[in-house]
Amino acid sequence: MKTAHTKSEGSLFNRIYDLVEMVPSGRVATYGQIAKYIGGCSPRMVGYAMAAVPRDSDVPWQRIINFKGEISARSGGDGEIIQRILLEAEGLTFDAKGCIDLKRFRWKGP
DNA sequence: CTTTTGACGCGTA
DNA sequence: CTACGCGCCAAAA
Repeated sequence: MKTAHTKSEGSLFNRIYDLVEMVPSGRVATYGQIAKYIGGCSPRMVGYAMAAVPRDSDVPWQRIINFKGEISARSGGDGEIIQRILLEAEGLTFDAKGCIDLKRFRWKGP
């Protein structure tokens, strides 16, 4: 039986994705924060999960940044730029270094 | 089955 | 302010 809304659960990744989807627009969360809310997983899992986000997922991976309030550079490509643009489009502000004020934009949690 | 690789967090100097 | 190291766990080949 499948309950029509049960789309997640099964793997840690799904759990992370589900939590990330809870992040409201205009707000950002840190890897450690997500890991902490899930409880029992390390920040690396969150980063690894984000890197594995399939394109057909609704997961706003862009809202996940590191504890410095900066966008993390990932392997490969230019997505780093994309992320900044998306965040600015949501109303976030970057300083001269490209840092976000976590004091203002940090997601308070679920 | 084993091994490798990760979008990291945070204390301390 | 910068720099370094350790810890943490899972998924994929």
